[in-house]
Amino acid sequence: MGIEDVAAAAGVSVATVSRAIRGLPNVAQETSERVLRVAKELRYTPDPAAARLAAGKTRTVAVGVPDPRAWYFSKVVGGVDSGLTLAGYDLLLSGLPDQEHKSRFLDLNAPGARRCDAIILIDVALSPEEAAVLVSEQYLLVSVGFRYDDFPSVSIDNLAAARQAVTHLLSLGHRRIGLIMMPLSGAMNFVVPPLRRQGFFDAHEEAGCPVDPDLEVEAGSSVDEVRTASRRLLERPDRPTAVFAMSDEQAFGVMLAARDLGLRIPEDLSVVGVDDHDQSDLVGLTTVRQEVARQGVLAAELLLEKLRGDRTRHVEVPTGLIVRSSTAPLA
Amino acid sequence: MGIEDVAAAAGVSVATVSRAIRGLPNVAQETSERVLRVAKELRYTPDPAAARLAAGKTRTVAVGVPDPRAWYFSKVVGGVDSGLTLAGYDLLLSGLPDQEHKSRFLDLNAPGARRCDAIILIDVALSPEEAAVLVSEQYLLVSVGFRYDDFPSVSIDNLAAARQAVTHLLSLGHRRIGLIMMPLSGAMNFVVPPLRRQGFFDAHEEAGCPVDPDLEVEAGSSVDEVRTASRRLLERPDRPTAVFAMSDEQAFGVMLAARDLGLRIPEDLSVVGVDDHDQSDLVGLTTVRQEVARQGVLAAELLLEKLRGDRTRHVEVPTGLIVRSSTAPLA
DNA sequence: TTGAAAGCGCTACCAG
DNA sequence: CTGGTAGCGCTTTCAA
Repeated sequence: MGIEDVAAAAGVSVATVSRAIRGLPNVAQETSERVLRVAKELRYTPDPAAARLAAGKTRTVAVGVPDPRAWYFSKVVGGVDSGLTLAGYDLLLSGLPDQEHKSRFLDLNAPGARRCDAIILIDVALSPEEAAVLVSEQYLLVSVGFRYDDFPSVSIDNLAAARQAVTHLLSLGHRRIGLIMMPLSGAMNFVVPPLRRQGFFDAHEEAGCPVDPDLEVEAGSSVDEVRTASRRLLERPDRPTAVFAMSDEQAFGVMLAARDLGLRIPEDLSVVGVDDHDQSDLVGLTTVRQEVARQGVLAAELLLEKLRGDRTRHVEVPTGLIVRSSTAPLA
Repeated sequence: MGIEDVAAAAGVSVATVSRAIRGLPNVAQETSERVLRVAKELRYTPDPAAARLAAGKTRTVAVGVPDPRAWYFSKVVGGVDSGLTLAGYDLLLSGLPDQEHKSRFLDLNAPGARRCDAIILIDVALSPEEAAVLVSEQYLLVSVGFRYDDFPSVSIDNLAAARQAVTHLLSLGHRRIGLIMMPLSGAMNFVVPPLRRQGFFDAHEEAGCPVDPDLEVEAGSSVDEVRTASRRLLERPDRPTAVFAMSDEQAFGVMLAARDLGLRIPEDLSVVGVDDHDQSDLVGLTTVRQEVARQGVLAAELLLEKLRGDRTRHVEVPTGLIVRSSTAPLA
């Protein structure tokens, strides 16, 4: 069941078997067919480790995400999977909940480590040093979530998306808008939240509306954390009349907090998020939609393009406001 | 940057470097420390392909799931990831939406293919032939979702879970209960749905309540499919007063359909699912809770145990009914 | 178009 | 406790 067995059975050399199996040129049509037939009969599959060692290519891509269990990441990973599988690439998944995991991931999958041919990072930012290493080694990295000039990337216009959401709130007459921010320390995704936060400020500025810094709270991505933090925000006597959350999942936490406090949505509080999560329709959440799974597919495509030698591309996926029943004019 | 460079720099043989790096015995403390220090200075990482080829072990496990984007699967995968990462195993993820993907997955990750040391299958059943091959080759497979006698498995008592949900409905006085079933053809998960369906029947029998076969509809896992199918069910003049869905995600589809038709929950329709999905609290869905991520962690543990030579274990994770506001006594 | 042979970088066995 | 060395199973020149 090694390449030699196939070679013997087909009456050719191992070199020819190797070429035939991989569909390389310089093999007579007839020879190739015979080799392939014999290989199938013998149920031969090349040993990936041996092939990798000899060829120096792994046909594997490592995908790093802050949390594989979060809605957004699982959708992107699903997209990457379908895109990569078609091309015969393996997908090595790693959750990177903190800096330690991230460092280890980068070490293990560094250019010199020869574990994979490329890396896809979803919403995880590199420090300048980390990026510099990869760039200097000509390593292939694809970024999903935000634009990375040095590498192919697929993202949305985070600034615009947030601005759109907040402008919607402002145009409904809201002037005291709460902001649910992600904590930057420890979390891997410290690029996207600040961008959306900036969009929040931009929208206020455009509307000539001052922002009250006291209306900003920080909360991790878990529903419970957001729920607790939001409750504190909404319990205040001068509570906001509307809230903008970094994601729909966070917005769900806000809705839970509102319910805890007996606040009606949208009568007492308007809420808007970003994503268009699967359950947003059911709960009536107004949001800024983005096609998430598609971004994963695109990442895989950009990667394969680059592997083929094409030049670096950046694609920006469109977003759009979807107004549902969680937002209403200020009473 | 090869093992020889480290050996030279540390003044020892490659064999010693190999042992030291892997923490094997028979290396003097002092020698080991020196080798490790040198290795770090030289930023040496063993080439995985070479190690695999030489050792015949990949330290990789292939994980197959019907759909990496579905809530349940992403949670389990997340659990597997955290369990495996700790042990230094790589996680190869594959989505298996249909039989074709599944067959290819099994081929690529078959014992003879030497791509991974083990397989974790989440809610994907093997045909007797497929299982026989793996068993005869002494291959390591861990099943998540349902019990597989030949391999370690982690699951819930699907029969009991469904019975509990439906008994809840029956005890509320409901006698016409709809059933949202998963289509078995094509879908990979054709073990769990029938078990839950059986639980549905068992509960009826226990209560001495006949089941109306017309109240069963089939729908894939996408929200839209369930929504459409449920609408047809709920539009009937003799519509059910309650519905049991295979999962919370399906239940969400039912809730959407109810809303489409102007039916109030729970006044006009009670709904119960299985999972305790992240959003079930927010939408007030009554459900049978199961700890999903933990099942992934357990799968990884069972796998590592078996790899260490322990014997096959089956763990059954407990479930529990959580009554929320989607169920009420029959009017 | 085909074949022979030299590695790829490590592990594991056997000696010492 | 340490070192020498024969592979692991393939890919890839280089010659034929």
